[in-house]
Amino acid sequence: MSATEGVRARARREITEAIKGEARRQLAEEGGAKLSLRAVARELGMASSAVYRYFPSRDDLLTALIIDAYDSLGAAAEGAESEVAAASDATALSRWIAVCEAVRGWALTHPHEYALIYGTPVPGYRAPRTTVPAAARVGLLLIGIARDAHRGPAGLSRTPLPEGLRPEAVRMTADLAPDLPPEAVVALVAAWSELFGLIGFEVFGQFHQVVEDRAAFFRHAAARLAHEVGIAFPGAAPDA
Amino acid sequence: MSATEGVRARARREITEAIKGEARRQLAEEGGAKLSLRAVARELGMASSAVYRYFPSRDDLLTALIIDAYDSLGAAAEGAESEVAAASDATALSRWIAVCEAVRGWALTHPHEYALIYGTPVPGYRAPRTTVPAAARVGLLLIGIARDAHRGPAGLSRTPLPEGLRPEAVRMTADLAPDLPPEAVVALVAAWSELFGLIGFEVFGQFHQVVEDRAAFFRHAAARLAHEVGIAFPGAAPDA
DNA sequence: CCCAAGCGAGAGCACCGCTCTCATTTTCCG
DNA sequence: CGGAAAATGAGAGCGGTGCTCTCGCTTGGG
Repeated sequence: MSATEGVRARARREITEAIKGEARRQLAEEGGAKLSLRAVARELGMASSAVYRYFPSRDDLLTALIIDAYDSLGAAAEGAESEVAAASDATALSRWIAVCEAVRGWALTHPHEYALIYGTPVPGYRAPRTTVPAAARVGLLLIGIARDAHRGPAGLSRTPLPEGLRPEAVRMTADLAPDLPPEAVVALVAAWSELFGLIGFEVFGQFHQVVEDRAAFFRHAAARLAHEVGIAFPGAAPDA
Repeated sequence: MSATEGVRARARREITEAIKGEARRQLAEEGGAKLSLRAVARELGMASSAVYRYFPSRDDLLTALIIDAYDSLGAAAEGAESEVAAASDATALSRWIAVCEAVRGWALTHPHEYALIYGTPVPGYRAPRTTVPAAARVGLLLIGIARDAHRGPAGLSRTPLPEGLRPEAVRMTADLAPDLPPEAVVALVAAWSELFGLIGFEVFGQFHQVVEDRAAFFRHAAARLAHEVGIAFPGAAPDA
């Protein structure tokens, strides 16, 4: 463990990163389905077999890109949230909407990477344990905002739960946010998945010739999701 | 144009159907990404080149399967709706939930076909005009239920629209359901996409270790979506 | 210093989508 | 009815893919 950390170790990190970089480039151009290990190697001027020293298979390369994408999305969301939170007039609602719009913005900017993480799972079924922390970042952000709103004067969701859902709601609450009321946790998880329904439909073109002013539509829908969770500021309209 | 419609025309229809059937089989086993024209041909005992007489390319085969999937889903939803609607105690809410649960049930039964139509678009970007009518069936069903609720005594969504969204809301209303209030149309489109957010997260495993009693959770979420659209029956709880 | 481990390159396997040619069969029309 | 035209199937072949294996070269640790 010398100061240089070894010439080879350094080279390995750099080449690994170069492969991912080139793969990301091809991903952005053609989409995950067309990503070719050989093409990446060709572009990097190395034999295709050499790439296998760094990624055991094409799917492992994809998995690495998936983790990076989750992290990139998470960072974008967290950055937007903390920026809004720093403002003096920050509210739980404004922070919620900031996160939603950051996720949407990232998805529209990186559609193929979005497809990789929230579209069809690439092979049969794959979600290596390693992706879990990165994947959870957006969800945790939303939970945090709900928690702050819950601590505030306005409280949270009031929609009562049906009897049949109560045990599950209690279980989910214990797992995700023990300090929140079960009604809010259920609403939060629903809003979380619904958020990606809105974004997915936009990214995958389902809103084509249905919704035109998608930014305004999304902002409204995001505000309504916040309202569903019970995030609102005392006595004001649901939108900005 | 004899009574038999020609031996060849009949054979063509049958072989086309056989190819789609075998392709659907492989789709269910391995997913759309791995669907191989050669494998289909091999399984059917014909030369791979012969398949091209029926489908000009692999993507065209996929497109045919996509249209069939949309139709299969649409039929399932319509069947469930009309069955519930025939009951004497049918309400707009019960019909709404029936459609939502039918879509969910179909998606869970046909995950790969669901992925084909609501997951990542398979090639670069593809949505031939021919898929539009089939794709619209579920949306039209939901609009129809909202319309009936609107005609009923309870009315529909009351959430006011922000100023910025009003022009778009009016435009959407003119396109989709001129007889409904714009507030309801906006809520309807949002609920439509959010519905597929819920289902997509479940089918693609995002609820893994988050939601366990997914049927109960979904039923509740679907009821809340109905409530958001303004579909409810006079003076009752939001759930069944 | 020397040997094991890491690494790159090349050849090769089996598969893929797709094209082209050629023989056979069915259909249509004079 | 018979011959031209169209539809169909088989086979070979092209360029591409993921992946494996072997062979030399380089690097690093004992």
